[in-house]
Amino acid sequence: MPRRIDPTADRAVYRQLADLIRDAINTGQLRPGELLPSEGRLAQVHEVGRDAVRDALALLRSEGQIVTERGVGSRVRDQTHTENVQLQRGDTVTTRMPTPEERRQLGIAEGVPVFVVRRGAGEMLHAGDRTRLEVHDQPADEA
Amino acid sequence: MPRRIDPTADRAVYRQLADLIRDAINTGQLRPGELLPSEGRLAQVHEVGRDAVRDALALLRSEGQIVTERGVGSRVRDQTHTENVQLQRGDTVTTRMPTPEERRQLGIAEGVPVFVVRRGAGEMLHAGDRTRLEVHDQPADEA
DNA sequence: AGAGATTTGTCCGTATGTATT
DNA sequence: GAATACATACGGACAAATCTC
Repeated sequence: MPRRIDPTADRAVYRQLADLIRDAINTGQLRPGELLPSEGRLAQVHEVGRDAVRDALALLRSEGQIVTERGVGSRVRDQTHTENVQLQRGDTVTTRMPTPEERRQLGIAEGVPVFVVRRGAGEMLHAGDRTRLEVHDQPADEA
Repeated sequence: MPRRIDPTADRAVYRQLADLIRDAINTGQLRPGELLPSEGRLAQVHEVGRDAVRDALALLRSEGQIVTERGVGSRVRDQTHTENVQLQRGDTVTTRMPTPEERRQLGIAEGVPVFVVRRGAGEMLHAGDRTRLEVHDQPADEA
């Protein structure tokens, strides 16, 4: 129902649409796992072309907000961190987008970055959507 | 001349094309800073449609592999980390894709994840493409 | 299993705008 | 200004994957 897209605005239509959907996700109107309206439906409802819809969904996918399956549709991605990894002194950490191969191995969706933790000569990869890194706390101090 | 794209394959054409280009980047056939062939050229060479090319480039962009400039073309992105950030005991770190707003504030390209470093009640955002987190090596010393 | 509906993937044509060369 | 190249946006058509009955 939200008729808030302005084709004459500076901001691209597909970005406006992505904003709408992103907001709907962040405000809980769209819940994790929930199926979005189909591309055709979104185009109708918002009165935009299918290109704009597809570009908007691609953007949200790249942000890790949704996952898309052919023949099915796009779902809101569940972003809950479950795994804690302890960092040690001397560890260095970088982050980047994984290769498709790494995505497959880690079992993560598109739009999800990875942690690269280097410890000595070794290197460990962690899925960014379910990992929280923690710097080891001293035995006696605040939690 | 790489005629390796199979329209009848399970894998989507634009993903196959993205694979080809990604491999070319990773094997050094395409070097950082180097300009890719134009979209039209890629479509001709690989005998695929405009949509497939644009979708492939969008995917690579979302992976941080390339950057695209309007009126110019797409270049292989140089991924060198320049800034070091020291982590302290008790810090927790997550990573995710930034919102468009955060991207703007940090001045980073699409396809670049961010670090979220939580220290106490505060929260700091760091651009993932130029930041390396380090766990301080000193036994007893902090700010 | 088989048919049909739904949804995304891909092709194409066309058009306008913006930025670079 | 002209040529080139990407960005955005509309439209139609069919293929391929999935789901439902």
